Amino acid sequence: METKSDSAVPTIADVARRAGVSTATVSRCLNDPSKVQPATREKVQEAVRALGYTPNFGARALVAKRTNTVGAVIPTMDNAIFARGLQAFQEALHEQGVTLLVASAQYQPDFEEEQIRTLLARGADGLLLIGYERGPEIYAELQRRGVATVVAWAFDPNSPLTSVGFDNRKAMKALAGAVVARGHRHIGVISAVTASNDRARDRVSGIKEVLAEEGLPVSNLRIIETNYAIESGRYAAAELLSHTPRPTAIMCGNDVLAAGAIREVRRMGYRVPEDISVTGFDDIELAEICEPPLTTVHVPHRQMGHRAALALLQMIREGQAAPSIELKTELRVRDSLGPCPTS
Amino acid sequence: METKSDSAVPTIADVARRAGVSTATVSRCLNDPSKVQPATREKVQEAVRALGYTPNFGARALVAKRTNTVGAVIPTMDNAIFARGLQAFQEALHEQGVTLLVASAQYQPDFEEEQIRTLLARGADGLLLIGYERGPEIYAELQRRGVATVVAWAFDPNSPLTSVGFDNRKAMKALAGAVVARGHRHIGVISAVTASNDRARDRVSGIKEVLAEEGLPVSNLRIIETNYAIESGRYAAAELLSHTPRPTAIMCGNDVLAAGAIREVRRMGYRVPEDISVTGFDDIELAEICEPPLTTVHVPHRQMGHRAALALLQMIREGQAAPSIELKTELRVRDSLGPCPTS
DNA sequence: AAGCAAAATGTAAGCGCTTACATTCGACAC
DNA sequence: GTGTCGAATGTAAGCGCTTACATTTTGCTT
Repeated sequence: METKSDSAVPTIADVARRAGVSTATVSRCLNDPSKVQPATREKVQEAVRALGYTPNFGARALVAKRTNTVGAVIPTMDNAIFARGLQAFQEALHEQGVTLLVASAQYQPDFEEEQIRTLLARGADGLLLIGYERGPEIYAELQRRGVATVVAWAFDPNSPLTSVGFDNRKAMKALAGAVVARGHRHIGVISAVTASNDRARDRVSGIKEVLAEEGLPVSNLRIIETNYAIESGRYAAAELLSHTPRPTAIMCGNDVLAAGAIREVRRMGYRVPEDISVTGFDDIELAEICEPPLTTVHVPHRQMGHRAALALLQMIREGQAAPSIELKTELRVRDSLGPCPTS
Repeated sequence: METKSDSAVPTIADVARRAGVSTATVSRCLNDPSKVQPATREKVQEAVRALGYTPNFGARALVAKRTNTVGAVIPTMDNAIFARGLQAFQEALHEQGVTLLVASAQYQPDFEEEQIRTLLARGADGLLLIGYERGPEIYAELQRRGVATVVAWAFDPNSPLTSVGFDNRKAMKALAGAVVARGHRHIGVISAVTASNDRARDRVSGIKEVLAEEGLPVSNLRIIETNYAIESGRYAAAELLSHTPRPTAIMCGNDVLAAGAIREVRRMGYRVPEDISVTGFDDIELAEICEPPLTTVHVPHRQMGHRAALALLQMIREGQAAPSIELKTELRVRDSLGPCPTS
């Protein structure tokens, strides 16, 4: 024998009844306390507490058209690549009373689309997306719904979309420059799958450009595409080193792959960097505990997350696009990169 | 000059109008197509497509009381500890058409509570929580709302809550046994902060129990609590090694701390494991690329995530608690653990 | 003490959807 | 042709909330 009032989830009407006021007053109390008399406020708050009332989010969103929620769709949660940036993003949002919902798309375009729609249907006021590349229908949909959107982890001044990120190509060019400057001529590349991943593609083309500028044939590059995982880095490294001429440097699309690569290179009996140099990208914590520590591109993850949040909040509030922000990356030269061995 | 029909987000009424049917038919078409004539279905689907209609989630949840959504609140997204398990969890849910929402609580009880409430307000049908320890009000609230809940990453046969996990104490005892068996008598421990973290606490007490069983004084243990980060592992290791008598083994609360510890131990000029042994917990990918590879406790993360999902779905569907599942952990003895140096 | 504007509160209309119930339709038996 | 019945569709009532508007109360001024 359950009575409506004590078993079910309390509604605003229950609170109103208990406090002896109307539902409107309760609502005001919750949304803008300054609009109600302190004495009334007290009564309502007590009722809320006693009942353990939480406003039904769906109902609220239905009428208010504002959810104070933003969504982020990231390619993967499997490793720490996005962790730090997302963390900063969330912190900045939370400070403003906005909740972050995270969904992982597992590097699958279809799945990403599905996740975006899920977030939209849930009424996300804004969206954080990684990289530019996705179908035009999605962008059309976002625009039609007037959902504020920020692209991170990439930067393209020519895109109409607001982005807070860095130029992947430029960043990788700087690193590749450092590798080539040390005399390396045969370079193995372990990249993420470049189909539908503009960041991975930009990084690879950064390397190619450097080679071209140095007058080196692109055939000196051996590229393997694989998914982002330590294990994959190991396999790919083993594969690269089995070819002739053997590369003297292995450049990886991120630190995770590089960590695997270093491990495998050493397991095969080569020294790093005396025999083979290895580089990463991202400069996550992992880079520093590699043996030897990884030469990589430092990405200002926290700053990126923080500024992306501010840009997004601004867009939501003002209802119009904010300017894109280009962040600077930095070379971090550590022991995993050395001069090309003289053969 | 925007017309209602083309600029705004389409509603079920727009679809109904365009298809020349009632909203009820559209709804049926979406929720149970078999209830609708194929010809009608066709018309509706075409209208849906043309309008780019997506049902408003809030409205649907408001009336249907079912969201096909489950939430997971994890302590951190900063490292990969929960990544693999969560991945498997999500995969299993997705297979059944259920969406996963993830929130991070950053190891802060208050924040966790807030995140849980957020998920509840959003109508999550079920919840995945990590570890048992949290305030009783939360549990009361969950019960009152009838939200299916599964606790993972821990296992306690005496708890009324359904859990899918492993016995942290037992697992750590096995590892500590292996350490003690190799002659180590002075052991440094780097643990997560144990306040409001039952898993960390259980692991530490596992170590203590082994010492007690071996008749060794607990004072042989030097314990440092810190947050889960590679850097923290480094600092803690440096601190531990500065004491006399210097521990010959450092047992860490997880692989992330251990990775930092190994790095620091070697940086200080000690050899691992000849001078100092180091152990971890979790057996994430990181463990294998440490130098030397980490001796650790293997946790069946994917299996845990998968079975947690099944248990949760079952609970949601049947409306009653499912039996808890204890998963077995395994010792992974790798090179970071060696015999105690004879001094 | 009366009058009035401002502040506080109440009333009630929907937001977009599902679903119980009512209605219409068509196929079939007679 | 009529009657019957199940299938297909429509009608309309809310779900829990916010908010425009109406009403009451409060605190002043005169």
